[in-house]
This record gives sequence, C-alpha cells and structure tokens, in this order.
Amino acid sequence: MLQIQRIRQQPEAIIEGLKKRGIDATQTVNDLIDLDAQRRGIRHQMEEKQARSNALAKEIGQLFKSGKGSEANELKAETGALKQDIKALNEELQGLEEKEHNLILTLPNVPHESVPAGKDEKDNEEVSRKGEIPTLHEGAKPHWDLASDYNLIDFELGVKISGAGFPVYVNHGARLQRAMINFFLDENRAAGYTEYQPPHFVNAASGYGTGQLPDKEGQMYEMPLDGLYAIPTAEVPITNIFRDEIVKAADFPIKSTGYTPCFRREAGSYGKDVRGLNRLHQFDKVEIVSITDPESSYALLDEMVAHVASLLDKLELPYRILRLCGGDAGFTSALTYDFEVYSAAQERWLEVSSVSNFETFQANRLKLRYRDENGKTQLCHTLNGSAMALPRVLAALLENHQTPEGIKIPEALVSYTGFDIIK
RNA sequence: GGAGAGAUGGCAGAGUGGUCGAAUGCACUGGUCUUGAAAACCAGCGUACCGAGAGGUACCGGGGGUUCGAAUCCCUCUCUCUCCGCCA
Repeated sequence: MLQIQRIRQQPEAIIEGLKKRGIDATQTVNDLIDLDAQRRGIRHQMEEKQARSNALAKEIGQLFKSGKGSEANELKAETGALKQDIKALNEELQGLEEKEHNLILTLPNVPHESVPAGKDEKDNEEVSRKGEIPTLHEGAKPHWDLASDYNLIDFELGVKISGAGFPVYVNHGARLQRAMINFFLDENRAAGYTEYQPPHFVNAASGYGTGQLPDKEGQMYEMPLDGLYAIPTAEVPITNIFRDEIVKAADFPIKSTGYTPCFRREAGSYGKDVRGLNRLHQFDKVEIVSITDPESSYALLDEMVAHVASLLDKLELPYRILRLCGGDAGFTSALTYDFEVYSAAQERWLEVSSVSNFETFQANRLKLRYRDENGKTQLCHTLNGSAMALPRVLAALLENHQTPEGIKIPEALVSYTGFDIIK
C-alpha cells in the first residue's frame, strides 16, 4: 500500500512511474488527493469540537464538585449540541477514510527507476545468463517421463489421494527433495539468514499484511471454519513475524529463511503449463526474507540476487536473470528479478525464483518500522525471494543431468542425498 | 468437547466514573560519581494523525452503548491462559 503522504507530496512522480505498468493513475491519484484534503478538513473540524467538549466536561466536573449544579446544567446544553456534531462529523470522516483506503489499495507499487516499461513477459529485460545449455543424448526425456521411469514421482497416486497437482514423491525422488531442502537451508544459513519453521496456516491479519488479502483470496486455500488460510508461500508467515514491530536499526539487515510447503489453488490455470512439475497445488519452497532501511535496500537486493545465483551455480543448472518489466512485476513489487533455469528436454525456461524489493509497500501495511538516527519512526524496506522453489529445480535437474547411465546428482548435493546417480 | 479466569505502555503490574496517556518496578537512553566498570543518585523514555510552532485529537484486545465526562459501567465479538477430557 502506498503512503498517502507520498501521493500528496509527489503525485506526478507516482503517475509517471505507474505508466511503466501500463496504468494511467491520474484519475485515482487526483481523487485520492481530493479525498485526503476533505478527510483532513473534516477531521480538523471534529477535533476542534472534541477539544471544546473535553474542556467543557472538565469545567462541568469542577462546577459539580464546588456545588454549582445549576451553572453546570447550563453548560450541558452546549455539550449536547457538540456531541451531535461530533457524531455526524465522525460518520462523515469514517466514510471518507474507508473510501480513501479502498481507493489507495487499488494502486500497485511504483516501479523502481531501473524497471523497463512493458506489459507482459515479452518486455522483460534479460540482465545476465550463465551456464551451458546441455546437449542431451538420443532418447532423452522430459522430467515427467523420467519421474515414472525411475519411480521418483507418482502423479496418479497424488490424484487418487488428493487430486491433480498434488504429486507423491517416492524413493530417490523423495530423498532428493529432502536433500534439496536441507541444502538450500544450509546455504541460506551460511549466508547469514536466520532459520525459521513457521506455521503453514495463517490468519486473515497475516494475509492482509503481506497483501494476499483482500482481493486475492481466490489463490489461497481457505479453512473458513477456523478463519485460516493455507500459505501460498513462506513469505506470508515469515514476513508477518515482524508485523506491528518497531525493529532496531542496529539489527539491519534482518535476514530470515524458512522452508514450507506452499499451497496454491491456481484457479483457471489449467492447460499447457501444468504438465509434470511445472505448476502444482502443493509444492516445497525455501524462502528468504530481508528487512532493512531505505538507504541500503537495493544493495541488499543485489546481494540476495547474487546469493540465489550461487545456489544455481552449485546445482550446475543453466539460468538467466530477468529484470521484470512494469506490467509483469507483481502488484507489491518495486523491482523484481526472476531466475529462470533452462529445462533441456522441455526446451523451455522455467521460473525458479523471484527476488523483489517491495520498498515500503508491504511495511506500510505491516506497520513494520524502525527508528532512524533522529529517533523518528520510519517504515522499513522489505525484500524477499525464493531460494529456491523446488519442483522446477527438480524438473530441470532431472532433465539436464540425465545420461544413458542414469540421472547424475550435482556434486554439491551428493553429501545430502547420499547417492550420486539415480539408475 | 466441558468448566473457569483474563486481555492496560518493551516486560511485569496498579488503577472500578472526573485533574489518567495512565502509579510503581524492571528494561532501555543520557548525565553525575569512578582510573575503568559495577552500584548509587538525577533526568528522560508509547504509537498515530493534524499543525511552521505552541499545541490539539485519538488509542488501556475489536465494535457498539450509557454519561456533561469511561481504562473504569452495560452489550457484543475476538483472542489468550488455567483445569478436566481426548490426542500427536
């Protein structure tokens, strides 16, 4: 959520910035400025009457105490009128506040200056590319065939137990999955991230804090009986650890990591992209979340990007890094880098990580602040990224590392898996 | 699932109609003292919004009500804790 103060102070910059998302926010911004001016005017009126009313109440109290009951009763007349006025003004104020709030929620984050304008993935900007795209042997297969040939993942069994999009990992597949989780967590911890094991269900306040609610409840599994939502990403519980907190600037950067399964309804996305591990209702992901001050957040973003890159290097997977254009970046993001690995048998790039700086957009909702050198509270900058999303990494790993002898495990993972080839 | 208790500032914990944004203790910050540290003493120390400032307003779990006036009384919702039962 953008800050109203920022909209008030630099409306042109916001309108200009949002154009990169293909949005013309002129009307909304102008309406917000109007609403805000009205709201503050009404509030001022109300507060003056409240001040008067408070003063009268004190006076009346004094008069009663000193036995001047009749004088006190005279003052009550004025107080009664004030009370009605205050009530009316308050209703008006609440109406304006609600309108303003609902309107401000419709504005996405303003893209960082480096974000290219554009409307979809075709306008994303490739910033780097690393690793060799392997030449596969004759008869190489996509991962869904490998998964069944080597008995690694049973998709049909998942359908039986739960439904499509809930695969069952078996034997070496299950062990490989567990190995990767441990590998990623260890690497993150070594890079200075504090490890958390957060809840997998969250309440509405948490969903609201990170921006899944309102409006996007359709993407989450909901348990209405208990008012809980299955997390679509560990970002939700981990970031909400810091909701309503004033953190110490001395602790910056605050770096957290955690593994969780992620649950996504993916309503309406049935079709071409859902084959195999490409899109699931339940999948595993290790997440990194960082909190810092506005001055250092972009340096921290670069650090997170470099860290994620190092993970893919160690897994010996070819990847490219994209700077997302305005139209393709998430609603809450100011700048997002996507990591895509090349899955050699499918011959396509798969998104395996998305690293973003939200600046104050999330912190504003979360009420996540720190105290600056003057002792004033300021909103933090929040960042997060996947490190990593497992299924697509697994897909690329199976496809790229397949040989006629079997599937080779990257060196870095062998101490975690306990085997170096799947036959 | 049954029964009960409670929700107050970073924490602990007072406060049952007026001068309470809220005692006190701890923690924290600054200072005095000390060679240094500790102790002791002094001072400061919630958040948000409006305002150039002085200052004003709101907030004692959320919402509503009574009253000239509510942390305090009433209604309602939510949550937490304790005991019993069940259970990993």
